[in-house]
Amino acid sequence: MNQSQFDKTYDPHALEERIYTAWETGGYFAPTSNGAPYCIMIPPPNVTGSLHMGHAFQDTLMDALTRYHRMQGDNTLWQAGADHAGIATQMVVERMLQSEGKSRQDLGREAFIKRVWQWKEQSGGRITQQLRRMGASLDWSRERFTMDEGLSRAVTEVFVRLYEEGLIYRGKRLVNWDPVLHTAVSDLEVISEEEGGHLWHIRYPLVDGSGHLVVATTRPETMLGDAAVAVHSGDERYKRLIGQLVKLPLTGRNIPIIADDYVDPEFGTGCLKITPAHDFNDYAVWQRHRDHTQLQAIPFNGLINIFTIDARIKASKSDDRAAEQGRADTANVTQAQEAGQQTTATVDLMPEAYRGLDRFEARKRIVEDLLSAGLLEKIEEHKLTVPHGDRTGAVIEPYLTDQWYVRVEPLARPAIEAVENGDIKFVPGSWAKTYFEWMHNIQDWCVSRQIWWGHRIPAWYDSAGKIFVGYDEADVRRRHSLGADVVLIQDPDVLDTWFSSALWPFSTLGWPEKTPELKTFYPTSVLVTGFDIIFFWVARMIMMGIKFNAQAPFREVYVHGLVRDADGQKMSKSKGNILDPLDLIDGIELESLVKKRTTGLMQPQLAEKIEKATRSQYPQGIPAYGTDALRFTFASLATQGRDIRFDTGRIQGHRNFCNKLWNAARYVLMNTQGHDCGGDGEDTTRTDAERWIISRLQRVEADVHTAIKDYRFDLMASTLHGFVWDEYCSWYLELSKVTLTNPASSSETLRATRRTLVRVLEALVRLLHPIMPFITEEIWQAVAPLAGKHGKTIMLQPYPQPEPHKINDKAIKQMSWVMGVITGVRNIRGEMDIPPGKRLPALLQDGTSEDRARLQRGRDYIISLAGLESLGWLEAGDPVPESATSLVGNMKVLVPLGSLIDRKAEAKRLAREREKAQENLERARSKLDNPNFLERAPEKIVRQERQRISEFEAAVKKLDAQLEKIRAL
RNA sequence: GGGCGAUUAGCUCAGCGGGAGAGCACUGCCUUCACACGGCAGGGGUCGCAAGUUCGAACCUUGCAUCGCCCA
Repeated sequence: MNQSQFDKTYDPHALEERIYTAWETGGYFAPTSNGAPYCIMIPPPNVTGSLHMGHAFQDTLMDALTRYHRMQGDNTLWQAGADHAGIATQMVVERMLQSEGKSRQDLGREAFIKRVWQWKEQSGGRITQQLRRMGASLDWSRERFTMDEGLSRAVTEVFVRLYEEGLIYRGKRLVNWDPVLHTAVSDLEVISEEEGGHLWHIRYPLVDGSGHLVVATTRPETMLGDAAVAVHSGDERYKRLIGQLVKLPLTGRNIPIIADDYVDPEFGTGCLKITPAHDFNDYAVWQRHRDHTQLQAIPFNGLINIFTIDARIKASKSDDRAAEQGRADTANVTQAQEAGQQTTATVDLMPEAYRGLDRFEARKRIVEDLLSAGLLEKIEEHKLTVPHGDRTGAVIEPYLTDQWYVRVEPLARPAIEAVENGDIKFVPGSWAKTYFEWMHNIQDWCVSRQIWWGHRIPAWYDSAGKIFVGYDEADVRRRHSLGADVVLIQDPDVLDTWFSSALWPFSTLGWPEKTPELKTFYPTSVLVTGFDIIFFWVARMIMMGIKFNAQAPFREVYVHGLVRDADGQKMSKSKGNILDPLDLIDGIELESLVKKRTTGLMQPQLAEKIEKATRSQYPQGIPAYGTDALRFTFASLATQGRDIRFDTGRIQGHRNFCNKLWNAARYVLMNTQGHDCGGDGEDTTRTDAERWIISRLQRVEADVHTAIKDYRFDLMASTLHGFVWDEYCSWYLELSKVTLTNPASSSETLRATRRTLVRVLEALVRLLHPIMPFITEEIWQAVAPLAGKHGKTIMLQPYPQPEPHKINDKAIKQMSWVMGVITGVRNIRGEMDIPPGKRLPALLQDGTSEDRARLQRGRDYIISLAGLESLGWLEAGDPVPESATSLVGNMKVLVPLGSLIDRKAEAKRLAREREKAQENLERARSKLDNPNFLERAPEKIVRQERQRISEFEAAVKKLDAQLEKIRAL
């Protein structure tokens, strides 16, 4: 490395990929086997997905932690891998098939799965390549995939053990049914949205002909499945009717009027139609009344499933059968189970006119028919919450099917305790409340999915429908002594993807084998995640981790916010506000960006609006900012809030910061390469400037350690940003120029200055490395040898530790005095619009002997950085020239007025200064005027206020005097 | 309806009992030998409202208002 490689402007693309390749081939990402174990599991990204801003943000934070701990000498593992994402991946492949005019059923299960694996091979590398572009120091040699053999074995093991303990069971229940995917989904995969709808008031005639009841419903089409009408037991209006029958319109079925206190008499008419097979609340009501003779008289005991798996009204017996099984592709199982199942046809209960109609079409027709029959009393506008599938967006149908459930309550108890007793700590701590809230109200987890891509449930049925669970078919036969003549058919369902994700912290380490990795790295150190998946993933990992390893899977959960756009909107394809992290790194032209945002939209009509917004927001496209600028931006945005607004202004500022650091390095190299920078133990003569910056560095180092410990990456970023820009560059580099360009500087002083330039920079890039890995590596390679450091990579260098004995308070005070004088002169210069090149005379007045000593020590710095032609003391008897003035403590800095100085402007400036001092003075005085303050406030505070008063008093006095002089001229 | 959180400079956010801060944006001067992706200087805030606790409140307590998120 030589300085010619340091161009004037930092160009990230010239070095990022080269450096990453060197790291990866160097094997630096793998744990070292030395030091305390430190381990983070990456939340496994969807194998078919691509890197979005949320990943990029989260991975930056994990990488920062990983790099920090690696540099601290820990045995550090950041576990790499991906998730098979059952439903999402299957949808992608089904769409691909669709474009070929095929369905998965056309291919058959085996061929379809083969096709998914092909797609995985082709697309799975994408996100890992993107992670590499982010600089992620994941241990790729240990990369895992949830469908790998090892992880699949862990899934089977867990399923079998939970089943044997009675913690997994199969049950017929209402589930959330996605009629597009033809699968059950868990509560968490359902998104409820408030929508405008209607409340239809329908007359249900009393069988005895004495009138009618009016029921109010938001879903009139489900009346085909009504089993009863419920009223509140205390509702005087309907009390006398309880036990009577009504004639269910359109079907001719007679159903009873029952009393149940679930009914809210205030809502609608106070009469609630009960459709137990299609509503969760109605199902609960039905359970309480199912044994009543009146309900027993109704077909299927009143539990009438009117829909096909597509949510159409049933039209045939095969619809019935598929619905009974809750799936479309179970002919074989159906065959096996038929003997034990009732085969009465629900379809016979469906009026001919509605058979085969989609649920919304059926609603329309039923409303029309009720209207023409004079049974529709009124229609009201009504707001209601409608459940949608998070993948398909389809309206979810409560649907009666057989599914597999995990009994969660026994698993939840120890998982709650682990957080209560501090085994697991949430950061920020308030998220524990969210966790408890959910865990205390937890429902059994539906883990079966009627799809093909995933871990197939290790359960087999014999021809009588009896269930056998085991590791595989052979195992099942062995365990239960089933001969070869017994026909066994495996359950066609697969497990929820989150089931395998819940095992991630130990399945990736080789569980159920007792591997050395498991012993070393479990429990892991911290889980880094967004609050949106506390329920989905975090809670389930905790439950499974404790259950199968007797210890919680991680000690801390760092919960970060979610990345949104500059206006706080969630980034989404349909909003057209998505930013691709790689586009921020590499840049993108406007036309490509527009194309990217407008192709493949679910709603193509939005394209025009999105294009317009994009063109106005990014008229020049997006410039290339580089990975380090993006990472630094993410770090600085990692506050404790929930929303992270990503504004490209921020990243631009941090690209500038990269350039600043780059140029500081350039300056340092220009002034040190080929010069004597001093080796260890050699004599050097540090000036106060060196002592000062070294002192400041110690404080910064301590602050950075604290910030990382607290997961305050924002504070870490701002501490380092401030130190680099405002102290190292703006002051120390400028101070160093004074020494380096002074012909009178001794060789010891020169050596000390060069040594400090290099060593502080070298420490700085190590401090910054966890957030800005690339630029710091490049600079370190050039600077390290000059600082007497050797190594192949900055990655494996020790992280800087503060050394408190290097803090020199005297030097800090001295330099703050020097800077005060310089700032005083600059202030005058700036306010008077005097060009920086114009040299000024300056005088100091009213100095103490300490001030005089300080001037002597700092004189060269002041003359140079304040741009002075002369600097001296104004002695007691000397005539006072007309001057602009500023104060450093009680001492005055005078810049004699020449033709340069505008008296009016100076008067204005002084008046403003005086006003500020006066305000502060009054505030401090009012405190001291209060006897209670003197009596009760701590001595230290009182002293401090007294001190401030005397300072402000002096300032006001001096400014007044100065003002008077200026005005008198 | 239940729960959680937010409200500080034009914007995005730190600060969470004792002198209102940063970045960006803005204004003026400056192409000074690391950097114009720059330098120097400057302007800008009754810290949502009200009451309380306290010698002292942006910070603690309560209420209200507005906005947001999660759950039903």
